Amino acid sequence: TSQTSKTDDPQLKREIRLMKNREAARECRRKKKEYVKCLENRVAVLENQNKTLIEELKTLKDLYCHKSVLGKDLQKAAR
Amino acid sequence: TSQTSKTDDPQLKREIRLMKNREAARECRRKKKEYVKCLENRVAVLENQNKTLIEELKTLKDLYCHKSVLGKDLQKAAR
Amino acid sequence: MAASNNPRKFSEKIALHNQKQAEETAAFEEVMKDLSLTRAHRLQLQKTQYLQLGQSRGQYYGGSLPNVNQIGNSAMDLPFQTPF
Amino acid sequence: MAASNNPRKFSEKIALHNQKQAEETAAFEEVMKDLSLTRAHRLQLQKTQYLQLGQSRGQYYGGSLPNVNQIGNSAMDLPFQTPF
DNA sequence: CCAGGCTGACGTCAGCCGAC
DNA sequence: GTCGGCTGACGTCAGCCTGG
Repeated sequence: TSQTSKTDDPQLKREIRLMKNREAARECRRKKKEYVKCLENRVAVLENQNKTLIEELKTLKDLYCHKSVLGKDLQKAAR
Repeated sequence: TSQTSKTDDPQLKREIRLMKNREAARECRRKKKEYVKCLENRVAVLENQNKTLIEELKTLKDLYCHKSVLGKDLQKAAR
Repeated sequence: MAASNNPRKFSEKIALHNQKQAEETAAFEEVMKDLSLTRAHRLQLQKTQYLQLGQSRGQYYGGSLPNVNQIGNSAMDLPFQTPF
Repeated sequence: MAASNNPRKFSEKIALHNQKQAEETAAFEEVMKDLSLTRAHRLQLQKTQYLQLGQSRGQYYGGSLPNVNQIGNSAMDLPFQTPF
């Protein structure tokens, strides 16, 4: 006899496969979008950190080179 | 009379539109891929600069706090 | 391929980037904290120096007055001058 | 929409990122160059100090010897001690 | 106003790679 | 080995925005 116990129907198997791949594609696109946003956010964070580090390095270098840093220190200590 | 001078044929217009959108989609995917690679490369560059700046800041801070920095200086001057 | 540096799944890529960002942010804030302490300490010592300036004038008794232009310059006694 | 901070076209996004990266790399290399000069100058002055140490000993004639432990410490004469 | 250029999102096919 | 989960690439539709 024709055993249709599980999914021996080729058309049904195909539809099931297409359905699963459809959902998988949606989730994959979602994850990829999240990944790109993660990259952009990471770039922004690293950008700010690099700017801060460069400013701090300039301050320390100028301090070491006898340039008055009192103003910046007082300004930073005021807030 | 039936004027077919340009593209009054609706089927032909559709095919032309589909063709153009096909090529546009290819170029768009190519640009998006290049953009993601640009982001990843930018992250890597910012990462290295961040590491270098932090190391340099540590060195200058330690130097200012009386820690001997002669070894690192000689090491960096050797190469 | 789970421990690869360039995973195939987006989830692993996101996890790797979040991990790196956490480490780098920790190191960054560590350095900034140390610099803040250094700045605070420098400021405190500058104030101390400024307040004790009237009393410490005794060491110049009978000699020349200190160079007032150098007061407030936090690096005035460095062993070598590097004005780049 | 060409001058927007978040353009729609990928080409403009790539152009913006390349521009920012160029500026940041320029600032980065500028600071690193200055630090290299500072380091070189510091090294040269340390060597000069070291080589002139034998001749400058005359200033201690009849007095106490200089503290050898402080030789090689490039920040030994700082106005305030901040050993964080 | 609207025709056209780019892009977001979808479904489908093909291929890779790990788990079974 | 095969099988299933993810992803790369494709073509298509829908929508935004700008130039004409």
